[in-house]
Amino acid sequence: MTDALTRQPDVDKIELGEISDSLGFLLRVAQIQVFERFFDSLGGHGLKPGEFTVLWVIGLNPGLRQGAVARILSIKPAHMTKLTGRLVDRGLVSRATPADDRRAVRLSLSPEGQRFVAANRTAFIEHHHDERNYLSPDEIETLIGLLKKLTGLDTHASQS
Amino acid sequence: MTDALTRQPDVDKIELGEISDSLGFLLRVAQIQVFERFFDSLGGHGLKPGEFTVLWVIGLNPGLRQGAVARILSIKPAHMTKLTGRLVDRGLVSRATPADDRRAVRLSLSPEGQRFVAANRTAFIEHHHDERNYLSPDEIETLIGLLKKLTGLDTHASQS
DNA sequence: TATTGTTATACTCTATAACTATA
DNA sequence: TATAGTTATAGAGTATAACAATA
Repeated sequence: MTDALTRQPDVDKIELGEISDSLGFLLRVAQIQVFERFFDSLGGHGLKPGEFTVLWVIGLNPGLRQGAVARILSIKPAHMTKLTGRLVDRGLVSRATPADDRRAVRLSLSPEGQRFVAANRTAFIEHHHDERNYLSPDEIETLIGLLKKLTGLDTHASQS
Repeated sequence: MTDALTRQPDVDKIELGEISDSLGFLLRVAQIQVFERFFDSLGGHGLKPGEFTVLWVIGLNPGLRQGAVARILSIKPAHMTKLTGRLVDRGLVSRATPADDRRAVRLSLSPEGQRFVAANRTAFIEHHHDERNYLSPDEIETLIGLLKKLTGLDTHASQS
């Protein structure tokens, strides 16, 4: 990392053209960067963003069905089974079979899971506040608002 | 898909809380949705968004080093080798070893690759214009501008 | 018959380390 | 010694399909 300009001139000369106006491309790059910072703060615990998100949703909705978690987080059922298994193995989540529908699996946080979520809440929710942040607080607010609108999550939130 | 409200009541009752203000979470959901639409329009060709992005960058920067493409797109070198191999196998990309540095691999589009990119340019760049779009053109412009700023890509663009 | 979740398979992508051939 | 790519391995995540248990 001596001098990027003389060592890797190609990178700075790359022409991206219209692709840098592509929503898909920008979302991909932004997500990679934001997740990178997330790993720096939470990564020591060996938990992936997706796994923490599942913990979070379960924490807010104790006893939620596994399939419901999978649907709202766009996780495939087959993968959800493995992901849940990992969280159970780590002692963060517990499974239960309800009497009214014994096909279902209801998930809730173990005491350790609750402690974990509480302890890392700030790192997860506000991991966009750091030195590499090019946006002002107002701009971040606007960005978050637009993303919620884009994804339709503002509708979800306002009706709950 | 008979009646979501009576069939899957859980989904609409799920409490997301502060997580819906998390930039990382919103970026993840937004990316999944946007890529889903991309697949609908381009998916028939069996090409992944990442692969098309590589084609696009190579098309705009013929003879670019494989490592440079990997760096700017945050693709790991090991994976880049396989990804390039796939594109070469499909006849879309050609590799060349420059005489001045025989360790390097320079990439360019084959005639077929050029045709492919040209034919699917619109679907890729503007795949956010469809019926599921909750944002106005102005809002999309703002969103794209903020994402470029967030990722630092506006700096890249303005200096090229 | 339809639904919930699991198992199995295959492939994409990430993460690392060891390796080659060049420089 | 360092760099550009490759190979190999392991795990995460996606995509499907087949399956068991239950409704």
